Amino acid sequence: MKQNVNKPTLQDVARKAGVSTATVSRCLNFPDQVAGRTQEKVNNAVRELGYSPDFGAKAMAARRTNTIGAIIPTMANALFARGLQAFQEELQLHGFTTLVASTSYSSETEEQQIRSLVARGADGLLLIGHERDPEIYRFLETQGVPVLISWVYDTAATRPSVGFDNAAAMKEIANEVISLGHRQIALISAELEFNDRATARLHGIQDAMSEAGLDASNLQVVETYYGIDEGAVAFDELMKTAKPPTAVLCGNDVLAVGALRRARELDIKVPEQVSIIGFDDLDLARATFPALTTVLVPHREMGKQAAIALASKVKDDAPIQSYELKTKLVFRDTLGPVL
Amino acid sequence: MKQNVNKPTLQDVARKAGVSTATVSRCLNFPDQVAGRTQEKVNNAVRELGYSPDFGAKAMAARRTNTIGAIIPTMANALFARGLQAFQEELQLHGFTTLVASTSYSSETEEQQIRSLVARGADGLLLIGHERDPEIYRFLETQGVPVLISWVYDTAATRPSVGFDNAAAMKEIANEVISLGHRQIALISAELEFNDRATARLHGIQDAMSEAGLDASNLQVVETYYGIDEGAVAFDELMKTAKPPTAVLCGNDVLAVGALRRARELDIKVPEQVSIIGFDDLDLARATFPALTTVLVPHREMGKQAAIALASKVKDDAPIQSYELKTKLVFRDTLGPVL
DNA sequence: TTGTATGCGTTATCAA
DNA sequence: TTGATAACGCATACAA
Repeated sequence: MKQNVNKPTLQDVARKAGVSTATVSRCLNFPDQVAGRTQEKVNNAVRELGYSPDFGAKAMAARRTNTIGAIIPTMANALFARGLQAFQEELQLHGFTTLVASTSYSSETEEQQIRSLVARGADGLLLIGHERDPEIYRFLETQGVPVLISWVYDTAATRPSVGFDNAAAMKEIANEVISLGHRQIALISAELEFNDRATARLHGIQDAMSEAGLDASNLQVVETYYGIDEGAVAFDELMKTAKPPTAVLCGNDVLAVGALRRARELDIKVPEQVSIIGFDDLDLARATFPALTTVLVPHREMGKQAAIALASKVKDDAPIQSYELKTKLVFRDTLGPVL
Repeated sequence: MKQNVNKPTLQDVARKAGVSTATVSRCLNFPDQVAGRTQEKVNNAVRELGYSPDFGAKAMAARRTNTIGAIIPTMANALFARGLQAFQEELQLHGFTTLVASTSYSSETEEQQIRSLVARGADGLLLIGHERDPEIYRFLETQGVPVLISWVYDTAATRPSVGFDNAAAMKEIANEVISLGHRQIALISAELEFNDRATARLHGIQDAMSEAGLDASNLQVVETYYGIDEGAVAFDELMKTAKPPTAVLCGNDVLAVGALRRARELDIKVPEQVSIIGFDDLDLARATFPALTTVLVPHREMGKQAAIALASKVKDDAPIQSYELKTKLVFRDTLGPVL
C-alpha cells in the first residue's frame, strides 16, 4: 500500500500558523490558555489544512483514550442493540466514545475482541455475562482495564455487574405456565456453553418444575443459534417428538417469533394447542399475531446504568456498584391454559 | 483518573527475555526471522507479563492500521446489520478489522463519526448513500482516506459505489401495485433529507405513477423514523385522511410490520381492504401474518462485494469498481387487487 | 540472527 | 502567553 497523500500534522499546522506545536496543541485542547489572535491563526490553519489529530499519537502522549469498549454476542438482531444504544448515549454524555465489537457467540472471538479493544486503548470494557476463561480476567487485570459485566445480576458472582436475575425471571414465567396446567414443557434456548444467561434461564425453569413436583423428563430442551428461522426449525423438531410440549418457552423473542411462524405454517393454534412464550419484550413481540407473551427486560435502563457505573469507575476510580434491574411478565396472547 | 497498573511494554518483554526490543518486535510480527530458542524466550516473557502491543504506538510506527471503518445510520434494527455482518466477515478474511459507528440518521453525527474514525487511523471507510456535505468529501481527500459508498448504485454519481438502484427497485413494485388497480397510494418513508436512498425510492413511485397517468395528488407521503411503532403511527395517520390509500408502500420492512400491526388493531383486512408492501426482505417479513410482500435486497452479497472492493483499494491501491446488485420482488400475502 | 538508533504525532513540563 | 524539548511504545533501516 502507498499512502500518496500525507495527512497534515501538528507540525504542519504550527508552521502554517507561524507558532509552535505546543501552542497549537494547547489551542486545540485548552483554548482559554491561548491569546485570541493566536487562536484565530491556528484555527484558520487547521481549517485550511483539514487537520485532524492522530488518535494513536494522542493516546500515546496523553496516556488515555476516553474510549470504552463494549463486546456483545451479536449485532444481528435487536437483542443487544437496544441496551447498547442507551449505553452509548449515556457514555457520550460523560465524554466517552464507545467502541463496539461482536463475537458471534464464540468465546474465542470474544477473547480476540477483548485483546483488540484493550490494544486500542479502551479505558474500560463492558462484557456480557460472567462466564469466560479465567485467563482473560487475569489479562484484563494485568492491563489495568476495569470491566463491567452486564445482562446478568448474580449475587454469587465475585465481579460487579449491572443486570437482572435470569434464573428468577424465567422461573417466574415458568410458574405461570405450570399454574395454567402445562406439564409437557419445552425450552428453545441459545447454546448453553459459555452462556450463563441461557444456563440460568434453563435453571429457572427446572426450579419451577421441580417445586411443582414435575419430573425433569417433562422438559425438553433444544439448543440453537439465535434467529427467526432457527426458532422455526426448533419448534418443528419439538412437535415431532413422541410427547410434544403444550408450552414452548423461548430464550428470546426472536426465537419465539420463529416458533410462532412455524406453528401457523403447521396449522397449530396458538395458544389453544400450544402456548409460546418469548423473552426480552422487543418491539417484535407486539408485531406478531397473536402478540407474544414475554418477559420484559429493561434494556435501555440497563445500558444506562452500566454506562454510569463504568464511567465513574474510569474517571474517578470509584468502585463499581452492582445494580439489579427487575424484569416483568408481559401477558399478551400466546399463553393460555391447557385445554 | 489514575492508571495504577502499568501495562507491560515491548521494553519490559525485551528485558525479561534478555533480548532487544527489535528482536521482540520481529518475533511478534515476523517469527520466521527469529531463531527458535529466541522465540521461546520471547513468547514466554510475553505470556508471563500479559503483554499486548499498544495499537496507537503500532499504528504510528507502522503508518497503517489494517482497520476499515463503517458508518451506518443505525444499529437498532436488522436493516444494516445483515449487510454489515457480511462486510465484516469478508474484511476479516483480508486481514482487516472493522470499526463500526452509527449516526442515528443525523448528518452532524455522521460527520463526527467520520472524523473520529479517520483520527483512529481507518485505512478506508464505508459510507451509506452519496448525499452529504461536500466539505466532508474534501476532508477525506486531504486525509487520503479512500471511501466506498454502499446501499445505492447510481450511474449518475461521481463516486464509486456498491449497491442497488433504489429508484428502479421501488418503481418495479409500484408498477405491480398500480397494475392491480390501486389508485390511492401512500408511502411511509424515512426522512428524506440527506437520505438519497429514501428520496430515490420516492422518485421510483412517482415515476411509476406518472407513467401510468396517475396524478401526483394520488400519492400521500408520511416521513418518519424507522421503527415498528413509527410505522404503526404513520399507518394510523394515513387511514384518517379524507382519501385513505388502498396500498401502502413502506420504505422498509420494519415500518411495514408496524403498519401491518396497526391494520390488525384497526380491524382493517390486509390485503382485502389495504395492501401493505415492505422493502428489504428481512427475516421479519416472513414472520408476520399475513407474510409481507416486499423487495428483496441482497444485503449479504452487497456487504461482501463492498468489502472486496474496499480491501483491494486499500491494499493495492486498485481503483474501486462500482458494482450493481439486483433486487427482486417477493410476493407473499399482503398485496392484493383493489376490490 | 540480533542489536542500535531513529522517527512516527502528540502531550506536558519547564523556561522564557 | 508562548516555545523548546522530552517522553510515549513501537517498527524498521542499518550495522554488527
